[in-house]
Amino acid sequence: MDSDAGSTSSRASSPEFVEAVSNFFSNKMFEAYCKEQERQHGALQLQDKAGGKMKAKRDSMEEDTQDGRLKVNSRERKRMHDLNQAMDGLREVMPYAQGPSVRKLSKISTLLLARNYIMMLSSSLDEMKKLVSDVYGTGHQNHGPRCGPIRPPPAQVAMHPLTQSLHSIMGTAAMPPCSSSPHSPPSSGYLGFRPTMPSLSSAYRHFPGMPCPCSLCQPLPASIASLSSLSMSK
DNA sequence: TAGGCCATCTGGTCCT
DNA sequence: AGGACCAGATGGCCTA
Repeated sequence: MDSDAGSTSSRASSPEFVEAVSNFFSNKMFEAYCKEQERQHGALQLQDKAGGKMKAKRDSMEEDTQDGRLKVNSRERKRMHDLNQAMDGLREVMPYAQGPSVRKLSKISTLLLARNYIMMLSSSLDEMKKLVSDVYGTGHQNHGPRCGPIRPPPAQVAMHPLTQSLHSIMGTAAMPPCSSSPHSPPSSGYLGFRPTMPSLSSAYRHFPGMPCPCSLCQPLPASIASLSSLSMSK
Protein backbone atom coordinates (compact mmCIF):
# COMPACT_ATOMS: atom_id res chain seq x y z
CA MET A 1 0.00 0.00 0.00
CA ASP A 2 2.71 2.36 0.90
CA SER A 3 4.01 3.55 -2.40
CA ASP A 4 6.62 6.24 -2.06
CA ALA A 5 6.83 6.91 1.63
CA GLY A 6 10.44 5.95 1.75
CA SER A 7 11.61 8.09 -1.11
CA THR A 8 10.30 11.28 0.38
CA SER A 9 10.91 10.54 3.97
CA SER A 10 11.60 13.59 6.02
CA ARG A 11 12.31 13.99 9.66
CA ALA A 12 12.28 17.20 11.55
CA SER A 13 11.56 15.76 14.94
CA SER A 14 13.86 16.69 17.72
CA PRO A 15 13.48 17.60 21.37
CA GLU A 16 13.83 21.23 20.35
CA PHE A 17 11.16 20.92 17.76
CA VAL A 18 8.80 19.19 20.16
CA GLU A 19 9.43 22.02 22.55
CA ALA A 20 8.72 24.51 19.80
CA VAL A 21 5.46 22.83 19.03
CA SER A 22 4.45 22.76 22.66
CA ASN A 23 5.32 26.41 22.95
CA PHE A 24 3.28 27.04 19.89
CA PHE A 25 0.35 25.17 21.35
CA SER A 26 0.66 26.74 24.75
CA ASN A 27 -0.65 30.07 23.61
CA LYS A 28 -4.04 31.30 22.63
CA MET A 29 -3.98 29.30 19.44
CA PHE A 30 -4.06 26.18 21.55
CA GLU A 31 -7.14 27.42 23.33
CA ALA A 32 -8.80 28.06 20.02
CA TYR A 33 -7.68 24.64 18.84
CA CYS A 34 -9.22 22.98 21.90
CA LYS A 35 -12.47 24.83 21.44
CA GLU A 36 -12.58 23.77 17.83
CA GLN A 37 -11.97 20.16 18.83
CA GLU A 38 -14.76 20.37 21.39
CA ARG A 39 -17.08 21.85 18.82
CA GLN A 40 -16.25 19.15 16.30
CA HIS A 41 -16.67 16.42 18.89
CA GLY A 42 -20.09 17.75 19.72
CA ALA A 43 -20.96 17.79 16.06
CA LEU A 44 -19.87 14.18 15.73
CA GLN A 45 -22.13 13.15 18.58
CA LEU A 46 -25.00 14.90 16.88
CA GLN A 47 -24.19 13.05 13.68
CA ASP A 48 -24.30 9.72 15.50
CA LYS A 49 -27.85 10.42 16.56
CA ALA A 50 -28.85 10.69 12.93
CA GLY A 51 -27.94 7.09 12.36
CA GLY A 52 -30.83 6.07 10.14
CA LYS A 53 -29.89 8.38 7.37
CA MET A 54 -26.31 7.22 7.59
CA LYS A 55 -27.29 3.56 7.41
CA ALA A 56 -29.22 4.15 4.22
CA LYS A 57 -26.24 5.91 2.74
CA ARG A 58 -23.93 3.13 3.91
CA ASP A 59 -26.12 0.58 2.17
CA SER A 60 -25.86 2.53 -1.02
CA MET A 61 -22.11 2.70 -0.54
CA GLU A 62 -21.98 -1.08 -0.36
CA GLU A 63 -23.43 -1.15 -3.81
CA ASP A 64 -20.57 0.92 -5.06
CA THR A 65 -18.60 -0.77 -7.72
CA GLN A 66 -14.94 -1.43 -7.19
CA ASP A 67 -14.32 0.96 -10.06
CA GLY A 68 -16.09 3.73 -8.25
CA ARG A 69 -14.05 3.14 -5.14
CA LEU A 70 -10.85 3.12 -7.12
CA LYS A 71 -11.85 6.34 -8.79
CA VAL A 72 -12.47 8.02 -5.47
CA ASN A 73 -9.19 6.71 -4.12
CA SER A 74 -7.35 8.00 -7.15
CA ARG A 75 -8.89 11.43 -6.81
CA GLU A 76 -8.00 11.55 -3.16
CA ARG A 77 -4.46 10.48 -3.95
CA LYS A 78 -4.17 13.20 -6.55
CA ARG A 79 -5.55 15.74 -4.11
CA MET A 80 -2.96 14.77 -1.54
CA HIS A 81 -0.21 14.90 -4.14
CA ASP A 82 -1.28 18.41 -5.08
CA LEU A 83 -1.27 19.33 -1.44
CA ASN A 84 2.24 17.95 -1.07
CA GLN A 85 3.37 19.83 -4.15
CA ALA A 86 2.09 23.01 -2.61
CA MET A 87 3.92 22.10 0.57
CA ASP A 88 7.12 21.63 -1.42
CA GLY A 89 6.58 25.01 -3.01
CA LEU A 90 6.28 26.49 0.43
CA ARG A 91 9.46 24.73 1.54
CA GLU A 92 11.33 26.21 -1.40
CA VAL A 93 10.72 29.76 -0.27
CA MET A 94 11.48 29.10 3.36
CA PRO A 95 14.78 30.27 4.84
CA TYR A 96 15.96 26.76 5.29
CA ALA A 97 19.02 25.05 3.90
CA GLN A 98 17.98 22.82 1.06
CA GLY A 99 19.88 20.11 -0.66
CA PRO A 100 20.31 16.39 -0.97
CA SER A 101 22.17 16.16 2.30
CA VAL A 102 19.69 18.24 4.24
CA ARG A 103 16.66 16.72 5.77
CA LYS A 104 13.37 17.99 4.39
CA LEU A 105 11.15 19.94 6.72
CA SER A 106 8.17 18.02 7.96
CA LYS A 107 4.75 19.37 7.09
CA ILE A 108 4.06 20.71 10.54
CA SER A 109 7.51 22.29 10.68
CA THR A 110 6.95 23.87 7.30
CA LEU A 111 3.70 25.41 8.40
CA LEU A 112 5.08 26.66 11.69
CA LEU A 113 8.17 28.04 10.01
CA ALA A 114 6.08 29.71 7.33
CA ARG A 115 3.92 31.35 9.93
CA ASN A 116 6.88 32.67 11.84
CA TYR A 117 8.65 33.69 8.66
CA ILE A 118 5.67 35.76 7.57
CA MET A 119 5.42 37.35 10.98
CA MET A 120 9.10 38.13 10.97
CA LEU A 121 9.02 39.59 7.47
CA SER A 122 6.09 41.76 8.46
CA SER A 123 7.84 43.08 11.49
CA SER A 124 11.08 43.67 9.62
CA LEU A 125 9.14 45.52 6.95
CA ASP A 126 7.56 47.70 9.58
CA GLU A 127 10.95 48.28 11.08
CA MET A 128 12.43 49.28 7.75
CA LYS A 129 9.55 51.60 7.00
CA LYS A 130 10.07 53.22 10.34
CA LEU A 131 13.78 53.57 9.67
CA VAL A 132 13.14 55.13 6.28
CA SER A 133 10.73 57.63 7.71
CA ASP A 134 13.19 58.42 10.50
CA VAL A 135 16.00 59.02 8.05
CA TYR A 136 14.08 60.98 5.45
CA GLY A 137 11.55 62.59 7.72
CA THR A 138 7.98 62.85 6.59
CA GLY A 139 8.89 64.43 3.25
CA HIS A 140 11.76 63.89 0.89
CA GLN A 141 12.37 67.58 0.19
CA ASN A 142 15.94 67.43 1.43
CA HIS A 143 16.91 64.79 -1.01
CA GLY A 144 16.75 66.08 -4.53
CA PRO A 145 18.05 64.39 -7.61
CA ARG A 146 21.59 65.39 -6.71
CA CYS A 147 21.57 62.99 -3.86
CA GLY A 148 22.38 59.57 -5.16
CA PRO A 149 21.00 56.44 -3.64
CA ILE A 150 22.37 55.57 -0.26
CA ARG A 151 24.91 52.86 -0.76
CA PRO A 152 25.27 50.21 1.86
CA PRO A 153 28.71 49.41 3.17
CA PRO A 154 30.58 47.08 0.82
CA ALA A 155 30.30 44.21 3.23
CA GLN A 156 26.56 44.26 2.94
CA VAL A 157 26.26 44.70 -0.77
CA ALA A 158 26.17 41.00 -1.47
CA MET A 159 23.30 40.40 0.87
CA HIS A 160 19.70 40.96 0.04
CA PRO A 161 18.19 43.68 2.24
CA LEU A 162 15.72 41.25 3.66
CA THR A 163 18.50 38.85 4.41
CA GLN A 164 20.28 41.57 6.31
CA SER A 165 17.19 42.27 8.31
CA LEU A 166 16.72 38.58 8.95
CA HIS A 167 20.17 38.38 10.38
CA SER A 168 19.81 41.53 12.37
CA ILE A 169 16.46 40.55 13.81
CA MET A 170 17.51 37.06 14.68
CA GLY A 171 20.63 38.37 16.28
CA THR A 172 24.18 37.39 15.63
CA ALA A 173 24.13 34.98 18.52
CA ALA A 174 21.27 33.09 17.02
CA MET A 175 22.42 33.12 13.43
CA PRO A 176 25.89 34.43 12.75
CA PRO A 177 25.72 36.09 9.37
CA CYS A 178 28.22 34.42 7.14
CA SER A 179 30.96 34.50 9.70
CA SER A 180 33.58 31.87 10.14
CA SER A 181 31.56 30.26 12.88
CA PRO A 182 29.17 27.52 12.00
CA HIS A 183 25.51 27.62 12.73
CA SER A 184 22.90 25.00 13.02
CA PRO A 185 20.01 23.91 10.88
CA PRO A 186 16.58 24.85 12.03
CA SER A 187 15.75 23.80 15.52
CA SER A 188 12.99 25.06 17.72
CA GLY A 189 14.73 28.37 18.04
CA TYR A 190 15.04 28.71 14.34
CA LEU A 191 11.48 27.74 13.74
CA GLY A 192 10.39 30.27 16.27
CA PHE A 193 12.89 32.85 15.10
CA ARG A 194 13.78 33.46 18.67
CA PRO A 195 16.51 35.97 19.23
CA THR A 196 18.45 33.60 21.40
CA MET A 197 19.33 30.06 20.62
CA PRO A 198 21.02 28.10 23.36
CA SER A 199 22.65 25.35 21.40
CA LEU A 200 24.47 25.76 18.15
CA SER A 201 25.77 22.70 16.48
CA SER A 202 28.18 22.54 13.60
CA ALA A 203 25.83 21.57 10.86
CA TYR A 204 26.91 24.37 8.54
CA ARG A 205 30.51 25.07 7.90
CA HIS A 206 31.70 28.36 6.57
CA PHE A 207 34.78 28.32 4.43
CA PRO A 208 36.67 31.47 3.54
CA GLY A 209 35.63 32.76 0.18
CA MET A 210 32.77 30.33 -0.06
CA PRO A 211 29.15 31.39 0.15
CA CYS A 212 27.26 30.62 3.30
CA PRO A 213 25.28 27.43 2.76
CA CYS A 214 22.33 28.52 4.84
CA SER A 215 19.26 29.68 3.01
CA LEU A 216 19.27 32.96 4.86
CA CYS A 217 22.36 33.89 2.92
CA GLN A 218 21.06 32.66 -0.40
CA PRO A 219 19.45 35.08 -2.82
CA LEU A 220 15.77 35.22 -2.14
CA PRO A 221 13.44 33.73 -4.70
CA ALA A 222 12.17 36.15 -7.31
CA SER A 223 8.71 36.05 -5.84
CA ILE A 224 9.92 37.27 -2.46
CA ALA A 225 12.41 39.68 -3.92
CA SER A 226 9.74 41.31 -6.02
CA LEU A 227 7.47 41.43 -3.02
CA SER A 228 10.05 43.23 -0.99
CA SER A 229 10.86 45.63 -3.78
CA LEU A 230 7.21 46.39 -4.13
CA SER A 231 6.85 47.25 -0.52
CA MET A 232 10.09 49.18 -0.41
CA SER A 233 9.31 51.24 -3.45
CA LYS A 234 6.45 52.91 -1.67
C1' DT B 1 12.16 -0.99 19.68
C1' DA B 2 9.37 3.11 20.30
C1' DG B 3 7.97 7.09 18.28
C1' DG B 4 7.58 10.32 14.43
C1' DC B 5 6.22 11.04 9.84
C1' DC B 6 4.13 9.72 5.85
C1' DA B 7 0.89 7.78 2.07
C1' DT B 8 -3.17 5.59 1.30
C1' DC B 9 -7.84 3.97 2.01
C1' DT B 10 -12.23 4.91 3.64
C1' DG B 11 -16.51 6.91 5.02
C1' DG B 12 -18.54 11.07 6.22
C1' DT B 13 -20.24 16.04 5.17
C1' DC B 14 -20.86 19.93 2.25
C1' DC B 15 -21.34 22.28 -2.04
C1' DT B 16 -22.58 22.90 -6.90
C1' DA C 1 -25.15 12.86 -8.46
C1' DG C 2 -20.56 13.91 -8.42
C1' DG C 3 -16.64 16.07 -6.67
C1' DA C 4 -13.98 18.43 -3.01
C1' DC C 5 -12.68 18.34 1.50
C1' DC C 6 -11.86 16.32 5.96
C1' DA C 7 -10.48 13.19 9.59
C1' DG C 8 -9.75 8.50 11.44
C1' DA C 9 -7.51 4.07 10.74
C1' DT C 10 -3.78 1.45 9.11
C1' DG C 11 0.64 0.05 7.92
C1' DG C 12 5.41 1.08 6.16
C1' DC C 13 9.83 3.46 6.62
C1' DC C 14 13.27 5.76 9.23
C1' DT C 15 15.82 7.47 13.22
C1' DA C 16 17.31 7.90 18.01
